[in-house]
Amino acid sequence: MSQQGEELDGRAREVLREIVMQHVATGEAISSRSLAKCGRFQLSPASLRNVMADLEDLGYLAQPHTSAGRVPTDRGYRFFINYLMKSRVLTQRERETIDEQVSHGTEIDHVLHEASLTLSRLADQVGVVFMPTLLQFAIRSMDFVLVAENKILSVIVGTNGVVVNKVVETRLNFNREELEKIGRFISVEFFGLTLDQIRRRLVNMTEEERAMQDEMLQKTIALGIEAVNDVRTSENDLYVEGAASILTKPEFSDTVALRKTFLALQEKEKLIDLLNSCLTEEGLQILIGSESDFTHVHNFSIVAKSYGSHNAPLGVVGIIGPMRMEYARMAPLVDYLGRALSRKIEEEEHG
Amino acid sequence: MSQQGEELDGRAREVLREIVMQHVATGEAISSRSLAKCGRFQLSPASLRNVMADLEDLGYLAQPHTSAGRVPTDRGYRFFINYLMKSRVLTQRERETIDEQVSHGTEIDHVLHEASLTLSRLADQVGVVFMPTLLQFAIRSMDFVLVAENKILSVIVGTNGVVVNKVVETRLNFNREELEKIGRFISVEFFGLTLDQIRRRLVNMTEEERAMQDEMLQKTIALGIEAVNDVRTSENDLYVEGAASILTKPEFSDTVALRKTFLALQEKEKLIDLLNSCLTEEGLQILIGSESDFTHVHNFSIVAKSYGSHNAPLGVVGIIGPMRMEYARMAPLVDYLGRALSRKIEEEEHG
DNA sequence: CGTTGGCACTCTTTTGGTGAGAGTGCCAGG
DNA sequence: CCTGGCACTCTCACCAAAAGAGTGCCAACG
Repeated sequence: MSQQGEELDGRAREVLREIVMQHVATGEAISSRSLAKCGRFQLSPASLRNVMADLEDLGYLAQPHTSAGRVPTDRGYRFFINYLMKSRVLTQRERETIDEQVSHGTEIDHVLHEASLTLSRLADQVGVVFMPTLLQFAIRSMDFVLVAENKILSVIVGTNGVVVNKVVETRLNFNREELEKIGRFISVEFFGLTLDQIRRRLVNMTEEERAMQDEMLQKTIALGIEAVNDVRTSENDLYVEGAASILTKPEFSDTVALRKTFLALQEKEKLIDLLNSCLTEEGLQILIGSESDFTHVHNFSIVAKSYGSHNAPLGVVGIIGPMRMEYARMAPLVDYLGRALSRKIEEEEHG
Repeated sequence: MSQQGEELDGRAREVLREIVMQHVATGEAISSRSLAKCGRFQLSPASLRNVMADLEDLGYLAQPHTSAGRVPTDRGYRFFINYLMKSRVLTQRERETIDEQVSHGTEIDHVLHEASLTLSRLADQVGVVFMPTLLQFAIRSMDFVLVAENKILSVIVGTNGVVVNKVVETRLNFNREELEKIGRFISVEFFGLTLDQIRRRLVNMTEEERAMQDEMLQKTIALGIEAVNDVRTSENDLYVEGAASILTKPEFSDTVALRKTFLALQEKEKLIDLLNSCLTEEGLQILIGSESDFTHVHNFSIVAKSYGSHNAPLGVVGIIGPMRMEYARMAPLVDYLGRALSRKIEEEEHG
């Protein structure tokens, strides 16, 4: 296959583009007649039929049935996105909505959740925001607050400004001074390490401690291990919002398809796998239908972008929708939101 | 209307009960023949038809069309629930599932969210859990943790064991000792007051402070006001889970009805209004179809119960589903979950 | 040689009609 | 008061016919 997708001459490219655009707009199969009517070609339906037949032979178009118009295939969409699409510029309002929403909150969880809602509304698709386990991120400090007898709130601040907290129950008794001392100790000792590394160190220290018989150290280790255990389990870190938007899409007017789709969106593990694979990628990613296992089975497409600070991606934000979606609008939307989130996070980090 | 619903004689009551039960089980209109076949009546279809015609005249039954069987009306369901229903005893498994889930977590937000999921799964309906603004609840203590320059995490513990935290950004500079002092001051001074009361007191103090020119007090007031402002906005306090369950209900096989229903479930304000009105009620509440504005429009029913500690309700837990639901099973489920949550919360409070 | 009008062909969708089935209401007789 | 019988109504499934949409191919044209 030629590198620039040059196996298509100019006219064929224009026809493919027009078909994709019309199909995205109407949701219906496109006939040679409606192409002729659009006025962009000085050709008769018969001539356009020839071009369309060629495009079908090359695998860019398909016919639902003999006497129907043509519909783009996965390959057709892929070609469109790679070579034909002109991304729409976001409207003032779209940009403002995103900026406003992102700059609004301070707690990252909340901001991300809102982001998925905003994205869903702007795109009129399902919005997803994924934030993988924090175990791989470095901490800046750790504090402990006595909440009740035997109940302690641990507050972990990441170097990227993320704040996580968790209530720890313990048999041991701590007073405020001890807690403060422990927090200071851990913050100094483990600055810059990931939760995972910290846990391992603490476990190692258990051994050493046996010899030393230092009560304070013992308490520190016990509390520390509890605090880093199970932080942010897989339940909390995937927001899927706006599922109702797919109800208005004609491709899901069939109840059976609808049901399957909804159940698929509930299978968070599969989704997490998919989004995880988007995590390391730099730019905007678009996966169409058969291009990944998950989207293949359910005939989705996904437009995704990772966000985070310079050195390390923190998570993925994206849109899930039917293959037939306005990629030219979705792409800049997701891209812009991803950048806005990244900017926000870097501000937190350095500010 | 007679108080005990005695306008119906024994036979009519039995017929109504049987019709409701069969209809709930099958989802179809019930004919005189299928009633005769069930064996509980020693009557011919023709006789049952007479009884059914009477029940229809009284508004307990309705016919979808002339040559169809009968279906219970709102009034029919209401009568069934008030006078005829025998609540099913929960299975061992159901009780275990609820107990386990409720006793599991420590953070109340998380527990409540899980509760809505559990309820949805057990009931195979939409589960809702509502927790209104915390402004009306009393605090036990308040702590502040320095998260970053100009960024402070406030931790508020309610007398009911609820832990809320919020990141506050401020122009003022605080060091750890100051924060601890402020926390201790507020905890002691405002113990048992509601956030709302605290805010008002702090605002009042602003005036007094002008005269005194005490820098520390000034900082305390500024930080305190920030901390109690906007705690738990209306966004976070309603969990609606298991919307996919309605996809399997035959009454929503029509795509249009489905769409309307989903959109209705997204209108959280309306739902919150409704649940708020359930908050003050003591026992289990069941609202059927036309009995409330919201359920009327969308032809829902709702089974709800408030939970909380002895003196004050904290929130509402419930099920939303089609009018045709197994009330005899839903009622004890919701009731049991509500009690379990209340027990949990009281434990936190006293433990 | 690319383009075009014409035409036969295919497949889907709509329409109308018919018959079976389900259920009721009512009546007359037990 | 109960019950069998019967006429009536409404729905649903099925089928056939017709309409509509679109293609493929061919022959003619510039």
